[in-house]
Amino acid sequence: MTGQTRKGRKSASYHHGDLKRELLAAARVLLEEVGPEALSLRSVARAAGVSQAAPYHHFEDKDALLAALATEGFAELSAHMDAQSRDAGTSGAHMGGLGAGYILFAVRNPALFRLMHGPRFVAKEKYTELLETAAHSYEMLRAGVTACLGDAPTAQEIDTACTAAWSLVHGASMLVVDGRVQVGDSDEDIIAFAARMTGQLPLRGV
Amino acid sequence: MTGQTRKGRKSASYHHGDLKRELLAAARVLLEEVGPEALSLRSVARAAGVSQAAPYHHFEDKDALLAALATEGFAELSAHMDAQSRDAGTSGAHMGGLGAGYILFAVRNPALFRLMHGPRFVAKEKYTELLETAAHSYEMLRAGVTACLGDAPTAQEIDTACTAAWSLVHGASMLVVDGRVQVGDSDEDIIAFAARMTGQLPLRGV
DNA sequence: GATTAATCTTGACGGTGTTAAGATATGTTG
DNA sequence: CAACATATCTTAACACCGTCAAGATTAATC
Repeated sequence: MTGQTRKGRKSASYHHGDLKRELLAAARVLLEEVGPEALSLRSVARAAGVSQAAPYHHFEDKDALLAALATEGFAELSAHMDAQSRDAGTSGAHMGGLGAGYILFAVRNPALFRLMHGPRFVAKEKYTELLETAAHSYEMLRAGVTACLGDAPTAQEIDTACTAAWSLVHGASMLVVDGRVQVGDSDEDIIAFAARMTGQLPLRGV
Repeated sequence: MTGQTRKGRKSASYHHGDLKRELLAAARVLLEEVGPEALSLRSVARAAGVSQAAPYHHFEDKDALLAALATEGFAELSAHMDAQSRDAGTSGAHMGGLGAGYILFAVRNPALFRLMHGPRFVAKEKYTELLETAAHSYEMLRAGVTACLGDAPTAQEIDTACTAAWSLVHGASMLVVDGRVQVGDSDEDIIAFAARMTGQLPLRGV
């Protein structure tokens, strides 16, 4: 009675076919259900209908699976920011949209957001793909901020403004995810909150 | 060879005398050594020279010990902010000092800072002391921001400015702790960084 | 000094990450 | 098609973890 036909299609096969993807999907769901601390590799394997040791044929260890999940997260974060900034306005007012996309992603995927910025991957050079994908998210933000700055800023001014904008948006996300700042659940509420926050920065055309 | 006289003073006694405090101290050290995820209650007990079950006579469970640690952390955070804001300047320019204290604390106690804002205690009403101590840290920041605002702000304006300031400082701390933003190790470097960040906010007299 | 309460230890339970050894399917080569 | 090599999955085991129950030892109280 354990699994029967595994995925419904085809027959119950000893080999799974696409276990790697299914493990990631199961982990993604479980992650938000039980939180990043309580997520066990064994429970992921159970959810995917395979034995406890099966994941080790697709990921080096638990951290590697979580790193893949976090990488997925950063890619989605970038996509979210992109989508929201396109919606936000045709002219140079992308900044509020970027922030809204960032915070929206965090609120909709709190456990994943935490995992992405958790202590598991700090300064571990082995997770290069993760680092690159994360860096890309930052580059998006940086481009948006630079476009919103006044004329002829120095490189240092750009740097400071970018780091501050990133800090503001990231901090706001964390505080909301931590429940330390209350915000309504609707997209509109969150977008309005993001606008209020980014509105505090000295940016042009927001 | 296991402990001999436990604390050096008095004799090797079956009863410890001040185990609760020693557990917290040992946990504090281990926390920064191995990180918040890898910290085990058993290792804390070993470091204190007692058996695995001894902590349960002083803390309900592992989370309770960590909550006590986090509470300690918030108290120190408040103290740090207070000290730095007093050093920062006699007039109304406390804001930069508050931020500097916040970030300094985070950088000097990264694992504890993470624990304090980790997912363990979100919306758990049972940790009331933690929540109150944390709230007090926020109130300090709020007072500083309110003092730095222009004349006759509405309650909403105060709220927005406070949340933004908190977000900025908190986010900057997280990004530095995560290694995503590089900053020198000296106090001066960190204080200068904090000043650059808070300088981006539309506050008076900073 | 006897009784009660507090503190600590030993030993066990189920759960976890991880590895080793063996079973089963897929792919390739004659 | 047969034989082999390889990838994938399973079972079993290891040490470690959080936690609890039962018993031993010390401190506090009457």
